[in-house]
Amino acid sequence: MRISKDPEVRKQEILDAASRLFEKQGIEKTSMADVAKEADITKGLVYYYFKSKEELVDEALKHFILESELVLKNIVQNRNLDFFGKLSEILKLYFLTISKNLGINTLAKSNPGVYELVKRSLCKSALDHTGVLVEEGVKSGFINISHPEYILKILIGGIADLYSEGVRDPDVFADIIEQTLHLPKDSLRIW
Amino acid sequence: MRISKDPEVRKQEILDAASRLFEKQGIEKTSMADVAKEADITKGLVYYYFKSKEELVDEALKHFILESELVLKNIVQNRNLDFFGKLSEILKLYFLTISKNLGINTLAKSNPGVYELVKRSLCKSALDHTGVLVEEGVKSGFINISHPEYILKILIGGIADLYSEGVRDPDVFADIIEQTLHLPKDSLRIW
Amino acid sequence: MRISKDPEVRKQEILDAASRLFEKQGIEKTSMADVAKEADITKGLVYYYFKSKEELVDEALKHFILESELVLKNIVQNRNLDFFGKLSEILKLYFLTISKNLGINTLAKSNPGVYELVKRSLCKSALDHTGVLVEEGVKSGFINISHPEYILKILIGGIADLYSEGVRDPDVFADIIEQTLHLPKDSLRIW
Amino acid sequence: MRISKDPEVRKQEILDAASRLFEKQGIEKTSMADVAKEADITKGLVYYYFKSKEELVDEALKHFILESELVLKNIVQNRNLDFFGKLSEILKLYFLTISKNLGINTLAKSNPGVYELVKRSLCKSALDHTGVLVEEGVKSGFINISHPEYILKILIGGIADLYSEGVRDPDVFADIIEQTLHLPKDSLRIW
DNA sequence: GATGAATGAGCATTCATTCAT
DNA sequence: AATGAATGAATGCTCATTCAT
Repeated sequence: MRISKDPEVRKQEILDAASRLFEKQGIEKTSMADVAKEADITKGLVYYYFKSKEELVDEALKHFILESELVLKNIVQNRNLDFFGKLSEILKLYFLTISKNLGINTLAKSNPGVYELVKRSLCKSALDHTGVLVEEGVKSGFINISHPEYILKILIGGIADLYSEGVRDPDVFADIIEQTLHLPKDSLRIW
Repeated sequence: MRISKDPEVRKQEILDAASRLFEKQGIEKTSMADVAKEADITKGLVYYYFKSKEELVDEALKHFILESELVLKNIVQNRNLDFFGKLSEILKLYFLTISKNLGINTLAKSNPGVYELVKRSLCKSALDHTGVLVEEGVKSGFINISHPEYILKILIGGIADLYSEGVRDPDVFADIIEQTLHLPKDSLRIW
Repeated sequence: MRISKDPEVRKQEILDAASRLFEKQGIEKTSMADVAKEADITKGLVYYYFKSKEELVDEALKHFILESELVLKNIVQNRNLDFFGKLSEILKLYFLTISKNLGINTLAKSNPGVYELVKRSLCKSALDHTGVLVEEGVKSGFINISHPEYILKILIGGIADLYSEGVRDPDVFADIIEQTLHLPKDSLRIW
Repeated sequence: MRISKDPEVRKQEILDAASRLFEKQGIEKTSMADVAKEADITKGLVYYYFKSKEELVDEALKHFILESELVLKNIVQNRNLDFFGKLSEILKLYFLTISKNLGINTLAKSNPGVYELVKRSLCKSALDHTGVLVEEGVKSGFINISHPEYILKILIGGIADLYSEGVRDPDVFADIIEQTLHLPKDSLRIW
């Protein structure tokens, strides 16, 4: 049966279907036929909206970032939060996104690649925003170490890895961040 | 034309050819036919030495780690090195291996998966050995932070990532490690 | 050049092509590529209609039986035929099917397996229907031997074998059946 | 390690190994490598003795017959046995061979072909010898039916089938043979 | 006689992509 | 916009066979 939909809606449905499958089975192991079936349409239509699998993959991965982009921006620009408050908020959001996107499945040995791609997107986004914040922190003297941008990068990526390996205690993470960035104990309130 | 070779040699050639291709194009995108062609033999012979692609992949990846395993052990047990000396040596070796195995190519967007797999192997090996050392460091009071094992993990993985993104200055790395583990400035001599 | 056909038709064409080849070369020696070529389509399309070779084989073999299933049922239930009439009709149909499906080719030494499979299908179907009839014959006293079901089984299979080895005279078959089932001479009229 | 053996012995060993595997897994599913491994030699040596798989298959199948050929000949020519005695002896031998060669495995759906080939060999041999006997029986008036050779053929084949389907009672078989050949009740003593 | 490394053709199956309707 | 039949290239894998030693 032929169901016409608003192009925007259709495209979004396909993107969602693809994202779901990529996360569950990995990108390479997800075929265009799989995507079509998941979206309950035909392969032909997938190709009507995306001219190749590569394009579909690219657009689907973009999503992982864009979702939180807006929220992040708001946090950083929020004048009601001080440095530690902002950092806490960003990390909170970061954890939320991680826990949503880096589930056990994504990590399976049979599924390398997606984890990495997703993580890379996630981290890039997180870094862009914390980066600004850290700069601020350095200027205002809250952060007092050399190469803070690198350390931050390491932290952001490492935290994602730790999380995906099962470490879930927020206090542990707060503790780690405070120590590595040489922040006062208990300055971060992640949960 | 038929060229017979010593099985050891042949097997190594195949392993080398495979590693080369895995690094260049990624594991999934490297077919057994590709490997055969690269090794200048027939597919059949590849299967004569490795009974499946999975086995070939496993053995090829093993290489990235095993090479340094022995050396690492020696460092840790070396009574002529103090704590900082040992940590320096291990990190030196770690960098060497990274710089040999995690080149720019490995990171190519078209090549997720290998980087991650190799990195995971590498880090696991590094962690096993530094882990023991850090424990030692904690006991003897050189290291004085909470969750040192997680921080070390984050460091080890993050350093590989930083390197693969182009950061190559040894002083930067030494600096980062000293700060995050709260070690005295200039206690590590990586180069 | 791209020729689209009604799926029903296409599927039947593939089934026909496959049956032809199975009969000529045997199942194991017929590749999916052979089938595609015989049907003048691509391998991919064969898989579009049958999800594996096994499924194709199964469906192709089904054909040998199902064709006559309906007719057989009608014969057995036909009130206008007496016991000998029915048996004669069933055997007639059986011969027809045999002569259509168990040609000389099927028996070729290079082709074991198909003959047996087809024969097994054929015999099973014939047995199901003659079985009921024979039971009837036993009850009404037309058949008066011990182990009639085994003898019938032997007969049904044996007849197929004899036929496939070149014996074609209907009188011979009628004679054999009459004697082994201990029926009155000339009670069966096969042709 | 290199073990030289008498060529005759070696060839026989290979033949035995092959027969074992053909019976267990079917001909098509037995590779030359399997045969070599089962015979504990290398593939090359199999090819030294048999120039192709086809030749190996042919010779292996011949075996199923030859084994009993000699015994059969002796029975038929034994002047101490009367007609029924000889027929009984032959059938006894036939059952023995069947029970040895047509086991459950041979019948497996995944293994059509071997069963048929073996059965065909077996039956041919049985027929050759019972044929002579039946001719004798006809001449001396013990057998009094038309087409006895065809009926015998059907019987011989059918009995093998019944056996392989699980019917094992010797009395049943004796009964069937007596009835179909119109021999006096209890004239055959198979066991 | 015997070994086992090497070949090459073939096989079932998958999948991204195209295109007539 | 949407369908789904059709394509064709690739993929992992098997195996009979050869041949230098």
